[in-house]
Amino acid sequence: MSRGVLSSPPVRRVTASDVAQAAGVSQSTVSRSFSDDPRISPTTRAHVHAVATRMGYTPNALARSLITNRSGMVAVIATQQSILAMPQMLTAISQALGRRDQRMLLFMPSDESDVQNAVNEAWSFPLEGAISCVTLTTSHLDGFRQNRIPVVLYNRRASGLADSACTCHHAAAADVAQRLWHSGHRRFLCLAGPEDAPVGRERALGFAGQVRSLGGAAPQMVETDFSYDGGHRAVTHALQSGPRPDAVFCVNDQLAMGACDALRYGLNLSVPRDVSVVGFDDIPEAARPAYQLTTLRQDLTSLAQRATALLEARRADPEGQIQELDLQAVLVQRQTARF
Amino acid sequence: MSRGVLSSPPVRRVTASDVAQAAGVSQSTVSRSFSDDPRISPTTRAHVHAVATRMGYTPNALARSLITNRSGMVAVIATQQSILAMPQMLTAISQALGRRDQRMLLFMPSDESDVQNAVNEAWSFPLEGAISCVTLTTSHLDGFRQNRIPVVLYNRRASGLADSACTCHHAAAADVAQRLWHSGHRRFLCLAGPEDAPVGRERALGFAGQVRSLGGAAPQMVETDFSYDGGHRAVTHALQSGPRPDAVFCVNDQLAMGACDALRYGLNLSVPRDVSVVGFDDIPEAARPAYQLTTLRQDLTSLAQRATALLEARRADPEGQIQELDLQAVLVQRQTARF
DNA sequence: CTGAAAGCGCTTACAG
DNA sequence: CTGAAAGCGCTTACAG
Repeated sequence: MSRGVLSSPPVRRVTASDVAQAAGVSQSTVSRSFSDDPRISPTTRAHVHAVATRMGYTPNALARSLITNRSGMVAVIATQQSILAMPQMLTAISQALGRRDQRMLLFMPSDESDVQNAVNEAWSFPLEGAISCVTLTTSHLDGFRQNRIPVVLYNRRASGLADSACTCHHAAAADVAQRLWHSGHRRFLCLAGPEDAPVGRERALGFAGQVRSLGGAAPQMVETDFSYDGGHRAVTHALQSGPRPDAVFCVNDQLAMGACDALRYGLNLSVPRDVSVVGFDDIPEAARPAYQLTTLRQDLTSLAQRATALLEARRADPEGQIQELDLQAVLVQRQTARF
Repeated sequence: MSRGVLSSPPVRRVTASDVAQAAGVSQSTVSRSFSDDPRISPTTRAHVHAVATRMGYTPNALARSLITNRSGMVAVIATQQSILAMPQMLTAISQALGRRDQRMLLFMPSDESDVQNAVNEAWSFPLEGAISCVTLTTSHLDGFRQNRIPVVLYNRRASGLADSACTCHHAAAADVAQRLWHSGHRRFLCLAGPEDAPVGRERALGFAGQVRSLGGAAPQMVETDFSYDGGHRAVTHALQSGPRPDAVFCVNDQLAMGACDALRYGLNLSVPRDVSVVGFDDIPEAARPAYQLTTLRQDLTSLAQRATALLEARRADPEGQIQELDLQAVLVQRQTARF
């Protein structure tokens, strides 16, 4: 805490030139002292650092980036909804970026239709890359390419048009369908999420496809949102107006928890004796004693590490082959499904 | 989508000079066309924009910021834990920033002890401000001041050393204590959160202080984490090893939900007949049918709007009086407390 | 209405 | 080992 600075505050930030003048060296020397250039003598470096500390100087990372072309910033694009539903996504990405000394510039479109504004704004920053947790159109991807910003999709696909790291939603859901089938379930209800949500759709289609290919009757598909309440409502309505299913597959855990509560407390059924319920994601709440949800776990941390690695690789080789990484989801067997 | 650009990609980003050359105008004219300078003729502007679009040019916001001193970036500092517990905080801040055309650069220290690294990194960016959701020490605040970065604390106080927008944790908790007292509760258990978490502490102290000032026996204070499981464990242990309280005050809703489940399903007690439970925050889950939690709602959206407004005010008047804004929490009466 | 030039805060050849 | 100078991609007086 330097009284001097506090009592007579300069109007602008302290710059390398200010430090140079105060230290009696050139601005180049100040710069080199801070980039740990080995040619600067230890004495000079120490002196410069001492003066800099006294003056409260920190190099401006973005003035630096003009020349080095490394800003240390990566855009992350995720809808508000998805962040509220799965904040683990953000913490995982932040940690993965941190290991590479990168920082997250967060763009939060209100929904998938608001993505255009977000990407337009993102393009104006000198980014080292962008991680998109929302689906991008060809024109979005093209804009990133024109602006020389590598993009990787997080838990989405772009059909060969961009790098991506993605859980095998389709395969995992199909696997669950198969297991349920083999343990005797025949009447399936699927809470499919919103129609325009690609991840939920993948999961629902993987499930339904497998059931049909096993010769079963097509599952009853119900469009929902992604919330606990949505799951509660959908199950309540479906069972009041139709035959009782013996298994409910939910494209996420919130829906599944709502489904369990509706079945147990609303409809007085036993889970899993009367009805099996399976979720997707394995959010922390799924493990609570009150639910003990059987669900598919996706590894958000690995996904994040892969995504940042893909960004790095793309920077190194802008013209290289596009990579689409698959991560398997693993079935976490708890108490809500008879297998 | 321009085939030309796609097939022969330039190595670097397109710059204003590139566009100027292609459009046959000066670089100043390109710059002026993009800053909507009224002196540029509509014809020229249109031509420049057309060429720019064809080339995929977007002005570099941070090169611009070197001169304008407005980067459009605000640092947000929040621990991983707090984001997982309350992602609404982030979405609220992001929206408030968006209205002011500002973007969030997110710093996520793993815990409150890792804050120093986060602030060091933050200082190197040309920020328009910083919103801290973690407690900052005098030396952190001093660093921000030296780097000319306005800081505002979000839901924290800095005892007159920095601007802040904060829920009246102490007063709200005291108010609940008083209401519980007046409706006949006398034996209080308080789940207080971790010792080093200032917000939880404020709430716990507000509660306990009021009980004592009403002449009651000091509440039993139990240190916990902030999780559902923590609440479950703490209540189970407290009631197995001591007298039964008639009211449990929890410094957040996760704890309160854990407490409810422990009381109801673990200890076979009725909430609120045998024991009243009150939480804090009013997270979305608190309203679920399974809980119907009585709790104190803090308005994270207003808090965020106040915080960004304070930042703006501080930019306008760096030497002005420090402002500490209070936001009241309101009691949401649901089904877990007898009042 | 437009251009040439200075300058924002840095890095980095180029000289010495 | 250090400095003077050019340049990163912009904005903005200053001229015309």
